[in-house]
Amino acid sequence: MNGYSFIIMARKRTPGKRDRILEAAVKVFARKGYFAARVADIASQAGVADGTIYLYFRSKEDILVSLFDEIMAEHIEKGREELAAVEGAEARLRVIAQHHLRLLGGNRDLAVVFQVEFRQSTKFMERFTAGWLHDYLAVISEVIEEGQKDGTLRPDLPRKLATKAFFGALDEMVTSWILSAKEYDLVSQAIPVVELFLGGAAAWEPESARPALAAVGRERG
Amino acid sequence: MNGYSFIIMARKRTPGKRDRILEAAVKVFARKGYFAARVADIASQAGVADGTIYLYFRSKEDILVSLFDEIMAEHIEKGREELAAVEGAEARLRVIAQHHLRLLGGNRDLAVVFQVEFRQSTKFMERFTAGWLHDYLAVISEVIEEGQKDGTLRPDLPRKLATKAFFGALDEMVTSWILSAKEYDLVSQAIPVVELFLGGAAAWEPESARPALAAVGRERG
Amino acid sequence: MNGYSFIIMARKRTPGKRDRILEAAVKVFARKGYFAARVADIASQAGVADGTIYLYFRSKEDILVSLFDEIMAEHIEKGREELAAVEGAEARLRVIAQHHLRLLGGNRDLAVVFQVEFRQSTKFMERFTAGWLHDYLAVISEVIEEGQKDGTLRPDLPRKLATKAFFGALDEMVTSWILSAKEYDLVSQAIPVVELFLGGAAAWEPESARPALAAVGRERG
Amino acid sequence: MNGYSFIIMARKRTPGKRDRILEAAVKVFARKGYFAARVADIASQAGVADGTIYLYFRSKEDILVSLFDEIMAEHIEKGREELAAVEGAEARLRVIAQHHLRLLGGNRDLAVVFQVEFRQSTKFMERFTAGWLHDYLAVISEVIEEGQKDGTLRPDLPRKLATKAFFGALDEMVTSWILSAKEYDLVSQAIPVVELFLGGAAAWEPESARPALAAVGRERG
DNA sequence: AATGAATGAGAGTTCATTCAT
DNA sequence: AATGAATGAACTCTCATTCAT
Repeated sequence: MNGYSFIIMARKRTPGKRDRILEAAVKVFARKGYFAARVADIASQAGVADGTIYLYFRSKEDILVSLFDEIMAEHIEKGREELAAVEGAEARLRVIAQHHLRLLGGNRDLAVVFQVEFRQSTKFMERFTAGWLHDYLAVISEVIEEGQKDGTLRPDLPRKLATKAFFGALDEMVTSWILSAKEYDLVSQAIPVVELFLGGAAAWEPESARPALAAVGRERG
Repeated sequence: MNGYSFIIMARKRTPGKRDRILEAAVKVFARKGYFAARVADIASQAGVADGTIYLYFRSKEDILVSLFDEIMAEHIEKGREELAAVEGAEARLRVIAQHHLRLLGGNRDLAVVFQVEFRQSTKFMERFTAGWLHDYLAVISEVIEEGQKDGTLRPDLPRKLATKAFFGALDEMVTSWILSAKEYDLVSQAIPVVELFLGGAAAWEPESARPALAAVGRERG
Repeated sequence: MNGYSFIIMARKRTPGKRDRILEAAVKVFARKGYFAARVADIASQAGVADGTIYLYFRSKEDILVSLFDEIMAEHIEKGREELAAVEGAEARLRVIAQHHLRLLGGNRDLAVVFQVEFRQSTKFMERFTAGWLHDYLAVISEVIEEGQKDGTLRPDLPRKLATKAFFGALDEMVTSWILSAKEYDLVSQAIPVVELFLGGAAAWEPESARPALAAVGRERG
Repeated sequence: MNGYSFIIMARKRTPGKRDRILEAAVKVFARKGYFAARVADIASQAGVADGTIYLYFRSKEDILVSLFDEIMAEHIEKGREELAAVEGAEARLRVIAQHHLRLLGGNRDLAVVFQVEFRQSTKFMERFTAGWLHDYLAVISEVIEEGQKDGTLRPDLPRKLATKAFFGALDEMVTSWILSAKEYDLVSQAIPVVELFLGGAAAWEPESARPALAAVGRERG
């Protein structure tokens, strides 16, 4: 035994290696699609050996799910913080829209994974819905409810439907942006989307009453 | 009739077999997902031999694409007919929403294929966008333009954004319905979605002016 | 029943249809190779339906074997006739060489099938050797034996080896011709091949004795 | 040795595994034929998993081609060395013949692959001809030319035709040996083949002049 | 912790052959 | 006799995962 033997110890998990793998996975999934992406592609993009992936993730699917979970956890947490900083439904819807479009508009690969790759099977989708999407919609729904309580939003608004319509509009902005050949700023669509959601598309005759919204049956929402 | 008429014709390609395969594919894709679905599953669901599939389709992918193309072609054609039968942007948006939700709300498997399976890779998505989605959005956009011209819709509405918001709202109704454990009528959401789109979510003070919509930059959308 | 009903009777095997299929098979086998050739290719080249092939042949392999058998039978029969018309080993070897090169040199597709496709597995090769090739070599061997008896050919010639060398030389002329990009007359090589076989390649010193041929062990030959 | 040496190297590609696969392929191709041979047969013969084959070869075809290329490269290289060690066309032709028959006469499976399996389609044949066969014939041709220059071989010999006749004779010795049910020594045929090639088959009258060889037209040769 | 060679299950597709018409 | 739609066995190659080093 020489004096240096104490140096030799089990190497610790290199910090940051897990993140490098996740970053590599975003790139590879976005470019090739989840199914066509090979674990070996991700490994080589991350600069690690194939087997190393399995020291950090249980399976290829686990990479995708972890990716989603970790980004969503951070996104929702930060969103709640930002939300707490402003007052009123209108401002809060604006915060949500901007936050949503900023997250995805800032990284096209990530947006592709979120909009396309993650939705490739009901298996993932169900997990998505049961989990984060439910939380996400709950945040929107709370803001709408708050707006109805303080009189900012119409009391006759079918809340769940409005929540989905708002989310659906944002979601489509992102999908459309991804698939567009043109480069344009996604975040700048946040304000118009909120304004359209709030004010509606109809031309507005001051003297005429706006018709009441139809009641929606016991839908799931 | 000449004397040779008894020379029996060789068996003709069974009519309807192609459709049986497509129907089987909808079921199988919806239940297992496109990638997990095996061609053999579709064959057995359709009651034909594996090889028979390839008499009607070039590949597994061709089944999915044909499925989509054929249903969309019919859907859009019928939609245009219904649209021609009514007047005014409001009524027309209602027709579009009802038509959209009726198509998918009437067949959950088909809806799953359209909302989930068909969007599993940018490859399909691009085909989808470049093709039918573009046509579909064009129909909505024309109706909105028409509404702006006849004064029904706000002239300051960013048309492309509004088109996407409207489509996104409908799309989310369907996705949400698919993933819901509950059974509810999707078509009944058509009217409320249109009313929300037209009237907006904001409570409405007759005496106050509704704020102008923000201009959106040169975006593609 | 009308007066023409007597015309209607089971169609006879169209004469010549079998030959059309064989001709088609030569073309298709030569162009695509036996394994890559599809029965459907042969059928369409022959202008018949796939199933019709099986009225005339038991299997794809049967087509290849029949092709070979029928052409060889005719070739050998004609060869024997021509052989009977001339006298002497030298003349007869010339007849054989010309006959061989004329058969294959006149139809490149046929030559390809004979030189390449038919030899693609020991299964075919064994059939070939056990059958026609054996007969063919026997003819050559007889001519050589005859030449030795009448003093035209060297008595110390190892007969089997010489037979194979003669056949091998002709065979290589054909293979080489097939694979050549250039067009040239194959039959014109008959005379030089025979002369080389008879006279040898060595320069010849009248005063020196030509060395005796080494004895070859009990080979199969 | 430093303290890190215990960090064990990842397993290296087992040396010799590639060769084991090639040896297995020779056996399997020879026994079943190239097309009938399944990759799984080769794998199990080599004692590796199916997938392992594809770590060393791109495809089944690549196995056959590599087999051929590698053996021919070595064969031709060794042949050139042996050739350089002797003087004179006659001795050199003997070296070529012995070398040729020794290579194939020493391994019946290999001979089968070379004589039969490798020639199963014009695709392979063309590769064969364009490549190694061309080189091989060039070696023979050079020896013949040399013999003509130094007066050992007849100056009126059509060189290309003689080259092909010599190769064809050797080739037929091998094919015949493969297909023979009897076991006999192939190499012992080298000397007689060369002697026949040099001296010819005709009986020889000292007083009579040997006839001149006929000229051969512009053949490819 | 890291490696990457090895594994082997799995599936899309082809095509010789059959047989109802 | 002729057709050609239908069959289904067969096979190459891929790639997620394992594990000896």
